[in-house]
Amino acid sequence: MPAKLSPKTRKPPRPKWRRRAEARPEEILDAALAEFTARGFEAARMEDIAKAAGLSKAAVYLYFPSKMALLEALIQAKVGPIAQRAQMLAQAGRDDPLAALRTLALAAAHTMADARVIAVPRLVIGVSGRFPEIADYYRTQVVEKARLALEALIEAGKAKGAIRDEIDVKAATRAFIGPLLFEALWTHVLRGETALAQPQNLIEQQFNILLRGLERRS
Amino acid sequence: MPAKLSPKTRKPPRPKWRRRAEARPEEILDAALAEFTARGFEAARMEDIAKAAGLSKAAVYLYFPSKMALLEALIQAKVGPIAQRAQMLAQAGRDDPLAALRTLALAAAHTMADARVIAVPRLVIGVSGRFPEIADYYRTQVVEKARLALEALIEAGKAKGAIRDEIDVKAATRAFIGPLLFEALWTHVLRGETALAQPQNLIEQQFNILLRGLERRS
Amino acid sequence: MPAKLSPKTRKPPRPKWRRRAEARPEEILDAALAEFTARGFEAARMEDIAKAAGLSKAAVYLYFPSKMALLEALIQAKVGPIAQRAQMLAQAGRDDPLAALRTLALAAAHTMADARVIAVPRLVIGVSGRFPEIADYYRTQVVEKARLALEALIEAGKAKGAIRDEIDVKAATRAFIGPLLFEALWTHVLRGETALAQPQNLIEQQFNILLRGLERRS
Amino acid sequence: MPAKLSPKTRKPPRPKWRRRAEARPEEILDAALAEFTARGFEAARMEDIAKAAGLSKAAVYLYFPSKMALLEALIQAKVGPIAQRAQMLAQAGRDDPLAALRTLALAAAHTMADARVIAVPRLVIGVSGRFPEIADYYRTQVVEKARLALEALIEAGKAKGAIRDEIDVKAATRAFIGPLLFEALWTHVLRGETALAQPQNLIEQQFNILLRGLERRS
DNA sequence: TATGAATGAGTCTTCATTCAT
DNA sequence: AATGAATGAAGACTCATTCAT
Repeated sequence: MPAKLSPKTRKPPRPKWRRRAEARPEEILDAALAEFTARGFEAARMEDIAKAAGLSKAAVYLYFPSKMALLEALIQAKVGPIAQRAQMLAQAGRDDPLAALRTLALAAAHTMADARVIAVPRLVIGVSGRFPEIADYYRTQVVEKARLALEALIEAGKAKGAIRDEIDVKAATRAFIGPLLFEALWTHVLRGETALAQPQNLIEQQFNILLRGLERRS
Repeated sequence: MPAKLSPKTRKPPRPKWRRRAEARPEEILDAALAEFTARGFEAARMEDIAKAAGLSKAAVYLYFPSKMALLEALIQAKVGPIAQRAQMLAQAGRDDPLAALRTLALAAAHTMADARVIAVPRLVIGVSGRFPEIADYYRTQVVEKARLALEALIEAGKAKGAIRDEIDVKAATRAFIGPLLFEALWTHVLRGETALAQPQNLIEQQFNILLRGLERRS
Repeated sequence: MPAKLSPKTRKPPRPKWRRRAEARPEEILDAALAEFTARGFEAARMEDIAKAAGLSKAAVYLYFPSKMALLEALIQAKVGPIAQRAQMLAQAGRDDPLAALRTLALAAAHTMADARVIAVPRLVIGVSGRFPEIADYYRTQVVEKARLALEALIEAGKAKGAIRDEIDVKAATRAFIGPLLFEALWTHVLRGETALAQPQNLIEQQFNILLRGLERRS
Repeated sequence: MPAKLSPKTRKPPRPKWRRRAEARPEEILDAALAEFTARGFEAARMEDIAKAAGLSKAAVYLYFPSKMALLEALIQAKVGPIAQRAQMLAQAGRDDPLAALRTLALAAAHTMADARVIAVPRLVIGVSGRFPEIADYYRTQVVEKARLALEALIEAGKAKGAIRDEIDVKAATRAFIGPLLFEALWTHVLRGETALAQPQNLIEQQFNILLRGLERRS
């Protein structure tokens, strides 16, 4: 499933032997994400990542053959869950699409209150100039999938008559994603006063406006 | 005025020596932006920047004392114009705020078709982990200002009765900015199929939805 | 007996545990020779040697305490046989020394067609700068012995009247060894077109010239 | 002329400017040869080479892009002179080929008394396993050329009637080179008692034997 | 005996920055 | 104002060697 990027190196064999060798890749990826986020991919030092994972520099190379591989594995590891969640949520709400959209938006806003959620996207934005394949990978594996799930939901809304016929589905999708993205960047990257913490307020208002723009005048 | 960041070194004094020495800082900043965008701040090499600006590595240091200073100067240089334009546009449309919003959105979409426009924001996102002051600076000097201009416009719309009273101004502003941001990142960073080139289509639909959500039912 | 070099560690004691544990040191030395030859002593990796010997890296250390010890053991192991063979051949031909010299040369040429035969000398040449003791060891244990055997043979030839009296024995010996050495390096190191494969031709001619230079004018 | 290996990096421009930048490549190559010879290519440290050349580690990289490039440049630099000298000597003696051969041999023996002369061949032998192209390069550019020059000389001897007709030229050539090679390795690599210092003795005897094997019985 | 896991000590290479001219 | 030359400091990656099992 993880399409393009180089495959993980983790070896599958004996899961019981020494210390907690099995947990290592996970720990390393966590440490790497933290360092990459804090300093950027280039400025992050393998030694710091290793230390944060409780290992020596050289040991990291037992699990990942290079810094770049670490980046790739990192993104891959975070990709699956996100895309899946988006799809599940979208499908869950085919009965009342408008309500589902609001629920989805609020859930997303809530999720995004955790800085780690945008760590990966932020990282992708940071390295996109140097490693366009990573941008492509992230677009196709994550954003595109989330977008399609959303589109399906809006399409369902149109079929049900809850959303006006002349609404362009793509446009609506982007209008939906955009504010969430802005809020996340505003909060975690630009360190502006967050509205994510009280989704009942700002975010909800935002989506009310949007939904009102979508819905059929009854 | 430029809040925290280091001062602009010095204007290279008398231009008596060689050709357009006066233009040098400009050229260097352009080259730096290009390199920073293409490779990221850390990975960009001073030598490449110098070469792109038609100078020797050492000569760059006659104008900017360090790589960091280059980054700061870069951001500062791009800050003024953007904020100003936003303010002008906002004020220009106090008569028919709704129309002004649509015009503004389309103009912004058009502008953003040029990749260089998001070069700086992308850069800011990339270095925000390492240099939070830069994120703060950009937020306060650019985004905040644009946001306030927009808020003023929407406030005006409410005052004129074009926008419904119960609309939360902050929420509306974010709903306005978000889709533009998404579109820019989607196009230039994630290299998705752009909608920016034909603003009459997708972007316009997007804002139609938003504006319909804002406007008072006639 | 093996002069300076470190002692042979220890014979791996009782072979009761696994299969042909007794053969292990042999296998390891073979693998080591192959790797050392292919990459040079410094560039050869213990891991590759271990893999080639069918063991884990750590297991190699059960038999040899260090990479250097491997090198020493390697050279020692190959030394005995070669010196012995030279001596035997030399003694075998005391009756007709000239014929014996030709036979010896052809046999040597034939032997040297196998690249492994010069693997050790080549290795010695490669490390001689770094480990002069190894060069000394090889000189005294191998080359010197072979040289003395040859000298004895030529001396015998003089005594029998087959070789002219005024011939300098040392000079003749070197004239004998040199071409073989050249041919081996030319073939296996410099990868030139070999003459070793058809010893009836080039090599034989070579020794004909030499022997004609040695023999008493009848 | 330097056929295959990557081209030198030395820049040709202004030969007077700063310190003695122009002499640098030469100095570095000398230092590199010394280190490579003393420790072998792999074990030699760039830092030591730099220090020996009176530079910082990084400065070496201004002249040669990598350690490997240093090795290549080194071999190339030493190749031309050697091949040329061989050719000149050979051509100089077409009148009395037998005398020329003896002169050549003694000159070669004399030259080889300097350890630096076999430094490069020894290095080539050392790295030939890892970098076969280098072995090939050295074979074609140096050994082959020297060999051909010698063959021409012997051919001339046959034409003049000084050397017997049935002598195989290739065989004679190798018989000629071999002892020199042995003597050089014996002396400088194996550190045996040298005969090179008193060429009037051993070496001369060696060649007397050889020449007597070559010459026509008068 | 055998090994997967781990690491300390190194080495090449890069690069922002300085200096002499 | 401008640059070729030079370097100190750093970082990715490697590998012989050790250890716990």
